Amino acid sequence: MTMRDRLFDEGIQILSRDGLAGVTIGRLAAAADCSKSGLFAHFKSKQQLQIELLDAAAAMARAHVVMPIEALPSGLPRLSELVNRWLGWSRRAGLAGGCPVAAALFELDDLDGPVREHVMALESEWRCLLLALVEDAIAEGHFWQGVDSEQISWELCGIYLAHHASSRFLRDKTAGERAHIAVAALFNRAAQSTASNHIRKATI
Amino acid sequence: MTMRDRLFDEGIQILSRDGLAGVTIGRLAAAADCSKSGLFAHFKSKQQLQIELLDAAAAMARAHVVMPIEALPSGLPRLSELVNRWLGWSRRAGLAGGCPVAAALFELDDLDGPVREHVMALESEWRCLLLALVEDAIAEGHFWQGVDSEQISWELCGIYLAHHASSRFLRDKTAGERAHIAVAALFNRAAQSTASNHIRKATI
DNA sequence: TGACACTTAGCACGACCGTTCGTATTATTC
DNA sequence: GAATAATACGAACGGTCGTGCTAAGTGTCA
Repeated sequence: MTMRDRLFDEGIQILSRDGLAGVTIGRLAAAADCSKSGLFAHFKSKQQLQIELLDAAAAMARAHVVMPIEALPSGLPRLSELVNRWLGWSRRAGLAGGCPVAAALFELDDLDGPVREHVMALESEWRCLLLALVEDAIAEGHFWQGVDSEQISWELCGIYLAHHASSRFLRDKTAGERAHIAVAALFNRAAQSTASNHIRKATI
Repeated sequence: MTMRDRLFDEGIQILSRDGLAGVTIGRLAAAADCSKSGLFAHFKSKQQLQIELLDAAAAMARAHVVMPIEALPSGLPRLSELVNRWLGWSRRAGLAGGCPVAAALFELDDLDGPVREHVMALESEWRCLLLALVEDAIAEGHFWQGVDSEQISWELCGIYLAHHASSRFLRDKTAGERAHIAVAALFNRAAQSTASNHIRKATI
């Protein structure tokens, strides 16, 4: 295993456990057992390092979540399996902590710069994929025609974040079950032509 | 205005904008226009400072979200108004950034210590309040008797997190509308005796 | 064998980190 | 008016931060 591979491996672990702020040059160099300057030869700056690590994490997610579902039948089967693989993917991918992108959303919400823009691109790409799968489910007739696909994918993201907070911070063992119930209820709503799916003004 | 007040004011703003990691002794001292050692006389350690600032933020949330709804009729009216005030409370309370507690959930998920335990206590207290209001709505007959109150409050937290990420990171103007639609759909589901509310095993 | 790229280490830099110390100013109490 | 407590200050500590510069391997090809 080359030095660069070891830097990526250790870097993603630290990123997952301690977030972007935890990935410091000194710590990563010590974890990968090399000097700070040796590390610095690979990544020209700390921002570059952060961006490349986030990309590597996103590639892991793609390999564990997206690639395995591409052969499945379009529509609800594919979407359901994606969500199943999405929830808690980081643990199954061998990461010590949680999803680095989700954590970055809350870490960089008010801190502008190239890293934030990069996370924005990753997150947008993901939400586009989610939206496309929901629209496939509509096209296949698994969801009601008039359903608001952006609303459904938005709420899926909410369930994912609730699962992250519940399982990782609160360390609630029932988080997986709660998330699956919420997803089932959401899909059930999307399959029916209820008023909830196209109201524009909340009635509460 | 006393020095201590200024330290709290500036501290909560930094905490809201840049998270716990952004609240550094030097930065806060500069923002409040005092020396580092002068600041240190008020808070015996950095952890103490972090904990007191989180408490102050929680107190702000209580004043802006919880206190105003206590006089409202029990059940759905009180719960609905609480959720309305909860979503985006930090901006209305005058904070420059987002909800500090929500951000701390993702920042400290794998970092043990007294600060994490304090955030855990604040979050647990909040979820208990949410749960109690949902159960009031059941008792008042606004929600179906057999509804899983913990599931409903869990999903409410998900909508809150989605709203945070959507409005603060993605800076999506429609976040408020999306959240209200999701809440209305959730309350609608809770009001009906559908299967979605008590399935124990997801059907997906 | 020697020249050449590439990788890594060693070292030093200025800046900021949390923290402690001694001290000067100010307010309160006897 | 003197003693005491509270408050804020400047200076300094040992560390770590991100970032450069220089030099020493290391393998490839002529």
